Amino acid sequence: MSRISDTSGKICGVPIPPARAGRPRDCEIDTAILETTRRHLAAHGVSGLSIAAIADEAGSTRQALYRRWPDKLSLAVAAVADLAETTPPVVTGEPLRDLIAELTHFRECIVDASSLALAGVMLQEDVDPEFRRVYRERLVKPRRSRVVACLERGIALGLLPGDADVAIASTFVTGSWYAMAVAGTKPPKDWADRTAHLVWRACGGKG
Amino acid sequence: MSRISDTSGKICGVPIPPARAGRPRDCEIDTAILETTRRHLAAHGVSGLSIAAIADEAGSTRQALYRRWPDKLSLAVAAVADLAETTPPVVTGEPLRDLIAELTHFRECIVDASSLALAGVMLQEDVDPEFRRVYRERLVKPRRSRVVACLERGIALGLLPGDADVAIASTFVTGSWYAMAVAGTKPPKDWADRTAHLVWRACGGKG
DNA sequence: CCTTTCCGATACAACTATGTATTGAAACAA
DNA sequence: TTGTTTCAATACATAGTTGTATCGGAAAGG
Repeated sequence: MSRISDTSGKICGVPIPPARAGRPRDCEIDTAILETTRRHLAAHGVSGLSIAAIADEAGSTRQALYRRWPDKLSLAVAAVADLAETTPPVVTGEPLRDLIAELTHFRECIVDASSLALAGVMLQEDVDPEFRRVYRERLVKPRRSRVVACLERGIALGLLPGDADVAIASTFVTGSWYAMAVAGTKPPKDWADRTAHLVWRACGGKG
Repeated sequence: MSRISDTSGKICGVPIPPARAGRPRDCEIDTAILETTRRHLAAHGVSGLSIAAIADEAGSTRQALYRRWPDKLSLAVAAVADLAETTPPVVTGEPLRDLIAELTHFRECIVDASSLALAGVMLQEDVDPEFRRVYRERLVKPRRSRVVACLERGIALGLLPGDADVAIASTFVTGSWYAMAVAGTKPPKDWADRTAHLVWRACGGKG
């Protein structure tokens, strides 16, 4: 597979603009830089980003990087925006089972994308609002609404009482993982199952 | 009140060593620097700390700072270790009420000490292990064990079933707050009350 | 009075990061 | 072929940070 653009399909996940003259960009450089940027973000946070170190570690040069993003912030935003939302688990119609699937999915995502540390970055007070917004829009909001949907389906099916406190209970799902990470507790293997059942019961269900 | 040591009591919260010759240290400088360091930590994280900026903002100089802490890391550790654990709420013997009090206390602590951002810092992967350890030992562990104690007292009193999943449920307490912070949701005024009741019910109680 | 330590101010060398620029070669369009 | 853009490598000025050092003066103990 060529690392260079072909005339159909996409380059770097983006629709191809009308072909322009000159040597095409190597899209492997894009991905390598964005990946490295995410690693550095997770390790050192925003202020710890070093353009030079990223370009170097990505096997490229600062010039190739500056050609794509004007500054550190744009790079960070791009790195987060590029985080592909992996395909969410399918909805079976059985809310509790879906909830468990959702937590299992969350667990998988959070470990290999190092997005846990990214969440930590977002708690820093000097983080750029636009950066935070992209993160929330791309990564936090979709999952949150799926979790809420599970619980509301439970209500609709009569499995949960109508006055269940979904707004608070839904924060328990990811919150449990954050709390363990902060405390240094290693989540148990059956974390998804136990947490889902607890949340379900918190809402008044008999799981 | 003098900012200089007297011959009894404490300096800067530390027992006085056998009086040594020379001009005594100004302990207001200690507190100003530690306070400023915490603010900077919350804002920029560890890699964003600037000794010069901290000394400056604290109204002192780098020399006064270097005289006290050899490097950036020691300063950060000291700043966290200095975070006074405010007196925890009194135990009434009524577990659910105590749990609510604990959450209310947590809420108060987390807002004015900017310790929420500190939690975010701890999620960074390059954070020094000793730094993380001090944070957990000082701030995370005490609260966590108090929350667990509330729930276990509930079990002992027969208000909660003996097989309640306290280990997971206890992570919901602070986790809920973290999740809201990451999501950008402003916790409601009755957050402590609602969360405590949900956790209680998750454990099988009829709150 | 003498010694010690602290304080504020200033200075300095070493290092790192940033942003821009240039050069020669490579890859492509027209 | 010509023109355009990219790429790797290198260079450079600017700025910020770090750690150490020095200096005069202030505040204490002996």
